[in-house]
Amino acid sequence: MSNNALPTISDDLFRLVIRLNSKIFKSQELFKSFPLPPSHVKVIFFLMHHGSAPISNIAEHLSISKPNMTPIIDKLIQEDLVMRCEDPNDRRVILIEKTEKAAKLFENHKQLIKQILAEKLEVLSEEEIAKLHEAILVMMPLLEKIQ
Amino acid sequence: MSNNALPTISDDLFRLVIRLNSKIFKSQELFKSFPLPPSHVKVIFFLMHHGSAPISNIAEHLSISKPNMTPIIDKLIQEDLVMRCEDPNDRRVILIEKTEKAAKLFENHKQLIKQILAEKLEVLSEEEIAKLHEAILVMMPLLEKIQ
DNA sequence: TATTGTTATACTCTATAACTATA
DNA sequence: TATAGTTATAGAGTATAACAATA
Repeated sequence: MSNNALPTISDDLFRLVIRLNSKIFKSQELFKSFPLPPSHVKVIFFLMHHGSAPISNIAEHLSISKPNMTPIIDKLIQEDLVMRCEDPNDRRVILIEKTEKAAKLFENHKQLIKQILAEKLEVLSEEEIAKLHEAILVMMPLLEKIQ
Repeated sequence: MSNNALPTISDDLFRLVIRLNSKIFKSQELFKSFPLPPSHVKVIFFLMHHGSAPISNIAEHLSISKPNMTPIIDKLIQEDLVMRCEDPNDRRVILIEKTEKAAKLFENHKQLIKQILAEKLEVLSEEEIAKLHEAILVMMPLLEKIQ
């Protein structure tokens, strides 16, 4: 499609993301509140959304080089957050699976983040909250269509 | 204020940010398209929004330890992206100032990001684009009030 | 005495190439 | 031969403590 409003909206979307990231959701802080380095958090996050997966698969999706997956997985196993499982269909493959401990850690962390968000939103009036919520609900399905 | 919709909206806001970051704005990709390591990009980004600033100030805002600022600034000077200036009021302080080259690099990169965003948005219909834009414009001033 | 920026150093995270075992 | 995962290793990024100069 051709839409002459595209430059304007992409500009506003850019500013929105910048603002969300700097004001609401400093990814630095989120990673630091986790007791694990970023790459390890990413792996758990990936497993949370994709279930068990081969190491190569995880590495590719997260842009982590394959050799670095070995020490990452080793450490996650040491922390009892992940398990190595054999793939019955291909004996070369090692499937990585999250433990219950990882699921709980992830869930706790999500709750903590949401609580922080809720606290930040408290400066808004009830009417403003309602407007914000409506805008979010409008955006969600539209973003779903992208990419 | 007390609002019983807060848990719901913080949940939706959380999901929105996750979606924006994974679908629209993979920060990994953005940093990688820059020919500099993340911490260096952050410093330039900071200077873009704050003008010149003392090293300690930059370090504190970006959660970079002070000793690491020295090699980062050294490298940025080497790339002609930044300058060390004396502070006439306090001879202990070294003010870091961006060069024109940094400003141009930053501006070019911003344009590139916006172009990528515009391309992603092309899958939406004109009506959807308008709805998305309106939602963004509603959110912006509300987010401005937060924190 | 407190603060700014630096040096020294060790630790973690990462990337590349070469290896093994399976397919 | 191609692929999955590993080992070895060098490099980049980071954090901590101790230091010199200035306030």
